[in-house]
Amino acid sequence: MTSKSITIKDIAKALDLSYSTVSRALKDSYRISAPVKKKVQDYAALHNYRPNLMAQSLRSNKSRSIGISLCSIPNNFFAEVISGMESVAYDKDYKIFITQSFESFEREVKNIEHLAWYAVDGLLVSLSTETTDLSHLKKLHESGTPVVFFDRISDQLQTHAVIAANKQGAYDATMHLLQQGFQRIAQITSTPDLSITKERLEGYYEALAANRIAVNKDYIKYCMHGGMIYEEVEQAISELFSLAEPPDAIIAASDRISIHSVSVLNKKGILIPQQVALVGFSNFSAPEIISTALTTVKQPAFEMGKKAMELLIQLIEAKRPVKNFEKIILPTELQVRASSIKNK
Amino acid sequence: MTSKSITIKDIAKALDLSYSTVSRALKDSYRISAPVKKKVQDYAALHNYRPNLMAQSLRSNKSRSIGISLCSIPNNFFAEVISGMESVAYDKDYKIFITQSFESFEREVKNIEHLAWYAVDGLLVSLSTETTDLSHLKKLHESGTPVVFFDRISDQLQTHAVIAANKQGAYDATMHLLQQGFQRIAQITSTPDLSITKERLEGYYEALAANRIAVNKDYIKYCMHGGMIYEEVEQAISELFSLAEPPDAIIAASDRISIHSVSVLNKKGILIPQQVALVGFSNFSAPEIISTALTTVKQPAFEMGKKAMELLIQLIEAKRPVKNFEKIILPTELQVRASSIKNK
DNA sequence: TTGAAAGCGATACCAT
DNA sequence: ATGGTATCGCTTTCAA
Repeated sequence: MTSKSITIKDIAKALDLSYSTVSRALKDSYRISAPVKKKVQDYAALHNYRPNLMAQSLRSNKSRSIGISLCSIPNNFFAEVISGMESVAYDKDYKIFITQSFESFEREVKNIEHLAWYAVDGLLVSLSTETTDLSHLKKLHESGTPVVFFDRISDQLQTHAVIAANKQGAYDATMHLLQQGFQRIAQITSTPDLSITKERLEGYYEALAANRIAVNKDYIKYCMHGGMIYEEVEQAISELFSLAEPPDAIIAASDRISIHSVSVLNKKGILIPQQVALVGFSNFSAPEIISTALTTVKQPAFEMGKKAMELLIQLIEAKRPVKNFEKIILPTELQVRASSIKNK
Repeated sequence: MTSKSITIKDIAKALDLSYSTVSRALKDSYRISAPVKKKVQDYAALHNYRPNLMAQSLRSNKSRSIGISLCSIPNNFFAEVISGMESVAYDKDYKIFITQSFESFEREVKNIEHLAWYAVDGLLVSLSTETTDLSHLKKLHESGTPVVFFDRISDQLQTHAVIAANKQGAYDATMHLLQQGFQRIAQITSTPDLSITKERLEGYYEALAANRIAVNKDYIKYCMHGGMIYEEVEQAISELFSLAEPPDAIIAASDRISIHSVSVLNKKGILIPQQVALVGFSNFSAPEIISTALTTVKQPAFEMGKKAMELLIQLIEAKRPVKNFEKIILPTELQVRASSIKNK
């Protein structure tokens, strides 16, 4: 309680000015004389004046804060995304609120309601695996809160979206495996309705088609919790290997699925890449130190966070309603390591 | 703009009551008759009334928000800590603001100033490697903002602290290596002044002493950026292996140092554990899938976040000033894997 | 048990 | 160029 900060009133009293004059002087209004301005600004600086953000927000109905909804913070990919978002927010003087859905639709809805209640100026959203109904977001969006999607997006809402080149990444991964001589390529992925799932399957289909290889539906395994749970990946792999003709390569369509796949294969004693090659979409901090160094489709996570935040702030600060929305696709990078190299 | 939420005034007008009555009815005040209370609460529920948090904060000078200062979000350990904090905050209806110092003292000071400006009700702090001067925190603390330290703590501030059993963890790791028959145990750690560094060295010293082994100063390597940078770990390991008698085991005192150590050793072609055993303090999500499965001292990161948040909220909501502060020490777990098993 | 009114801090409109 | 004042939404003291 000792160093409570001073207010406009304090300054006004000290300098024998009115509140309005002080307020204007602090905002550098052209209607205030230079000497008064200087006097006020000097006094404010000297006494370390900081405008009360709550009061400003109450007045302006803006909070200079941004809500983030994603599935899980300790997921490598999302942690990096958040870091990118934080860095932009810091520079532009916005605060961020991070919420986790844990892949639960119900929790996502609650989180977004909370964020709305906090009067965030905008939302950055990556949908949960369970989400198909977007009415919780639509309501907010229609009432004027800008939303930008990242990673897991939806076209049910007309707005900006930032994603990795998922289709291209999957295409590259599949092509690479084919070129290495692998023939029976499986994909273990997340829930079917998720945008990233579709995109990553599309690239895979295209690469197969380009090589005139028919799609084998048995080789596509969905994980209903996005690979969050070890057991779902274990089951997927078990099923793959009880097929009459098991795959000779696997594409793991997310970070968690990649990690769990390596664990499961190790546990089952299935050798990588001798018995099955593996390529993972992953932002694992050190894929090269995995038992068999993991070939990855690296996503520009930090960049994605930055870009999404920049677009959102642009929307928030736009003078006139934005009508043309962009879908930014950031390039992925195929990093080839031992896990996908065919042994002679 | 369509669905702007209703205010107390709206309710008052609709029900022909005064603002104060509505306010009290909503707070379930005992001074309001049951029928009026019910009428107000029903109306509020029906129209989805949410108190304006900005107005409440302005009035009460409380924001129901908590500031977090730590070095880096995409660090496995801290990401898990944050997740634990978020889960408690969610349950208790607090918001969290996360800031990253990137191990820079200057940035930490700025972040904490920002958080103060946001009028957070309390702070959760893990110090940067560069921080030795705590006046930025002291000022806030003395002016009444509760602070709880986690992981990287300081006794320059009288308050709660939550840490892992770093000393015990290091002791266990060292003992384990000695029992395996390793004799020349090195430790690669963070900056010397950091609490975790001291604690992790202490346990190491004690285990050596218990086995009547003299400390070899050449075996202790400090990383001035906390192991954040690959090159500093590379240099530490290079120096260790240019000694006349290089170590036969290494304890890596943090997540980043562990990961980078494996990378460096792999790159140099030094076999784990044949040429050097390795134990890492790590919350790496899957230590078992590392090239040589990594023996780790696992820290209860999520628990740490939960506990720190609980203590902080307790301080914030305490009716009377708290005088007795706790230092909570959460047990670590030594998970033995191949990287520290002596080959015959 | 209920109501009137002041005030939290900043700002913008209306005066002068 | 500067001042007075109402207002944002809520809480709380004081009256009735």
